[in-house]
Amino acid sequence: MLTIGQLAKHAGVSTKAIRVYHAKGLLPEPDRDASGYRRYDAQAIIDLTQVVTLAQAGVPLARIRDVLDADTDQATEQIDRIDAELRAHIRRLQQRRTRLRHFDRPDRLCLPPEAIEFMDRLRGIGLSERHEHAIRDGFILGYALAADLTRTILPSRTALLGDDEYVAVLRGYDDAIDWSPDDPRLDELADAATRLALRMTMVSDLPGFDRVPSETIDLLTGHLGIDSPAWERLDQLITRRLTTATQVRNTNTTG
Amino acid sequence: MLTIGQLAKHAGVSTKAIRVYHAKGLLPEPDRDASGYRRYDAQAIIDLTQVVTLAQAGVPLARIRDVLDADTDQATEQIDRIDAELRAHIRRLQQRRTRLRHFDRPDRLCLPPEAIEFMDRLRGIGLSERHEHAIRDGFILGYALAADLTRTILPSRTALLGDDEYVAVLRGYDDAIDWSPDDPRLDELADAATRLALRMTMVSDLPGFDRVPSETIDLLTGHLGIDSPAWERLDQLITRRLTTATQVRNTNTTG
DNA sequence: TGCGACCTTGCCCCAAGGGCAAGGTCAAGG
DNA sequence: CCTTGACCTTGCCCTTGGGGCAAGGTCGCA
Repeated sequence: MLTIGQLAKHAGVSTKAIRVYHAKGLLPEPDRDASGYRRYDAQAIIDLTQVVTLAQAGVPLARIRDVLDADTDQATEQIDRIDAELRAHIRRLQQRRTRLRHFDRPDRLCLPPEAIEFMDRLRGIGLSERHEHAIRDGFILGYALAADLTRTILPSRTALLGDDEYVAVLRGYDDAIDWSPDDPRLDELADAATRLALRMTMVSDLPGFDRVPSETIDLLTGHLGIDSPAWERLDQLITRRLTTATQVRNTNTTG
Repeated sequence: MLTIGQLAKHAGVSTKAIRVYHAKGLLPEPDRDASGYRRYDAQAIIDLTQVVTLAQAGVPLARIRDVLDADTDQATEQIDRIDAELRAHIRRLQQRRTRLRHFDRPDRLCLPPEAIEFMDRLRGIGLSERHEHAIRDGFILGYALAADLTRTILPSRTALLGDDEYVAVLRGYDDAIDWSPDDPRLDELADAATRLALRMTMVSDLPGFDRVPSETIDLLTGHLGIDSPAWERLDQLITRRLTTATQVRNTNTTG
């Protein structure tokens, strides 16, 4: 006769595991000796080995009894089901790996592949890390709040990275981060940015723009990503210029 | 400003998950409004999306802060480590599937591949299910208690399945399961089994037999696997005949 | 008689939340 | 003004498969 420790050693598991299997009804509780110790026979080794083998093969404890008690047909079916679950689990993990491999640099963290391509090209421009992160965060926000819209506009933004005027404005923003909001150079930069904006596709002209709630748009446009008074001032200046320009354009169109 | 439910919807997670991330320090607790509700801004969407993306990619919550706070080199290293863990996990699951596929029939349950081959050939002989299971259990016990010895003797046992005398004795045992222990046919069967045993390799002659503790041998030989008085009687009869035969042999050898 | 190794039960712990309870809050409609 | 339903708050218990510890009883050996 064996003690629980000896049984555990024979089956290669912990005594705790055996007690758990007793508690879950996977193994019958054996007789006790005079002092209350569990006493096992050879059959217990067989029973335990079956449970342990199935458990290590990935069968959930709650279903091991079903597998062991099943006859041939049922057993095949049970094993097939568990195998299918294992297969699905493996597929999920492999998808995780694929996604994870894109996240090996902080500047691409958590972006979909097409945005990662943009970030990789943006990197060649040599902006500050703060600025790159702010742009990355803008994409994360864009994908979270209006994925379709963001996906739609991305190709044109990517193309702009080959546009000297766009790159110059980007560099201008980079330089301006720590300027005072009263810095006179901001007007010049706002002019350049406004010229650029008028040349670019307006987000509000994109298909699907109407389907995005206005609060969502406010969230998107209200977030600069960097706490820079100069950028806030730039935002004001450009908005003012664009409003004027749009009014003029509308006047021209309707007049 | 967003409530926790709106934030959850934007990021595609449950409000509970967000609270858990707050509790684990993955996300900063936002300010509360007058009635104690959490109020979030756009930055919270970005932060949460990063956490959720990494969590869904399989990064343990406890390590997400490290990944997010890491600079380029560290991030690469962290991601590499997590990727390696995922890879190892996938390999383990694939091994499970391989083992599991062998277990699609109860008569092979929990056996190593070489024993499964034996059981498959044994099946052709057409013994009763009870008998087949007892033999399977004998192998499970053998592998649990003395794997090397069992592995060593298995090829010769497999070969015996082509031996008419061995098969006849197996069938004899199968018939005898429910006989009375006084049945006179048991003597005949014991004779046949003893002739066979003398022709077979004795387990005690195998290399490594000495290294198996005698209590383990007792466990192995003491287990018949089926509660059959006739089999117990057979065991007695054969042991008596073998003891005599061995004594005679020893006398012949030493004399 | 003592020591170390073993056994017993019971309790708390891990990840990553799910679910529910009890109570407070908000906006809309009657 | 009141109700209703949807939302928010905290707190507690549940899941899987055990690990670890505590307090106490027991075994074999010197």
